[in-house]
Amino acid sequence: VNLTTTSAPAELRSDALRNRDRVLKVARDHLAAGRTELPMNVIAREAGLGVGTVYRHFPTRQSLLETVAADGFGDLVSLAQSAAGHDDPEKALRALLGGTLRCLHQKPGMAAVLESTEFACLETVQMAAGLMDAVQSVLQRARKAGLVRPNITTSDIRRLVLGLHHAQTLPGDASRPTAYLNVLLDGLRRPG
Amino acid sequence: VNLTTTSAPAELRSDALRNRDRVLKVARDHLAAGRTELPMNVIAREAGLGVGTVYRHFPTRQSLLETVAADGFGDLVSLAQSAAGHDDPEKALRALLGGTLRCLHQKPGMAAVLESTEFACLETVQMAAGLMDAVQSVLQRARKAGLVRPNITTSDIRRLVLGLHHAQTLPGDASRPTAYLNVLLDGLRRPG
DNA sequence: ACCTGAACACCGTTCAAGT
DNA sequence: ACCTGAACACCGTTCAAGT
Repeated sequence: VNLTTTSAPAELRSDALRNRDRVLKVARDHLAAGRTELPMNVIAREAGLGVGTVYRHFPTRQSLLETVAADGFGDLVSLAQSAAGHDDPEKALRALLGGTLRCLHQKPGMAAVLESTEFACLETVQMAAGLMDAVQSVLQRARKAGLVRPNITTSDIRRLVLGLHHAQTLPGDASRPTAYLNVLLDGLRRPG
Repeated sequence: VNLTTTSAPAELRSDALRNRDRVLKVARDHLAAGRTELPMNVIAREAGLGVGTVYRHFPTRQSLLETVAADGFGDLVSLAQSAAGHDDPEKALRALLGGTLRCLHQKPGMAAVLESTEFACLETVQMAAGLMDAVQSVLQRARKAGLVRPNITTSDIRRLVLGLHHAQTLPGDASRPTAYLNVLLDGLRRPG
């Protein structure tokens, strides 16, 4: 597995940098509009570039996605780490899960990154590791405080959060934004 | 909105019926293998037919999907209705949610149908209505029994089940199949 | 070093021509 | 009535030719 970088290489020619930025802007606009497919041909056209240029900067659609999502992903990691710093395990858990759900809701494309089985960029790998560490830390304290049944793993937390985000995303009459968070928090608690 | 039918028209010529069955078999194989895209061209090729033949029988990929899923959807509705017949509201709720999750897990394609905003076939519309009626009935009794917080609607139940199915589908070390069902059941319960 | 865009593969969808 | 497959549009991806 050959990893790319989300930040622009320093030695980039000025025109290359400009083109790279154009691609990123178009891609960001797509995601902001809810179109998460990021079609390389279309993006090239809208950016006024040849397709090859897009592929030169982003060998993979996944690498483009991760690069666009990098900022938001960084925010998410910070959020998780600050949640892990809370004294109260319950506040920590609520901050972590609620913050993550809010973050996924606000930035389309983040969920797609978190659902990936393989990452294209080194920074994404590192951020994912940082995120999982924070989750692990919050989870362990929450378990000891009886806030989470013992059989729930870090991997379960990841899947459950993504699943509930999926649920929130489905069409239907919108309920309060915290409704599903509360379902999750109470559902994780050990029965009895 | 022009609706099709999931069952084969009675006046079908024998060769047409045979072709229709071939298409359905290939499509079923695709779904069973987890490929839910159902590419019309590929299906035609694998069925040994011209593409036009596939389109003649199934004007839309959605109509093909719904036709293939029809049997499983029927089973799901029966399951939901029998759950609605339980005396114990708790058993009813558990049977409904657990059964649905198991059903979605066993038959790939069902989730795609349930997530659709628009249906292509009349039978699907009817079955979806039947399903939602059963859910409504189970939900109302569960609410009265204090098993479900009052602000959770039928539409929420649909989204939550689909969300948890999505969670179960994500890769990762598999936990017990009932783990997420228990999270959901306890999460729905009113706090306190 | 970087950009362009033609080229090829593949899938979606339609429709004129066949039986 | 039904089937076929060529035809066209569109997106993915590569690469020879340019600057």
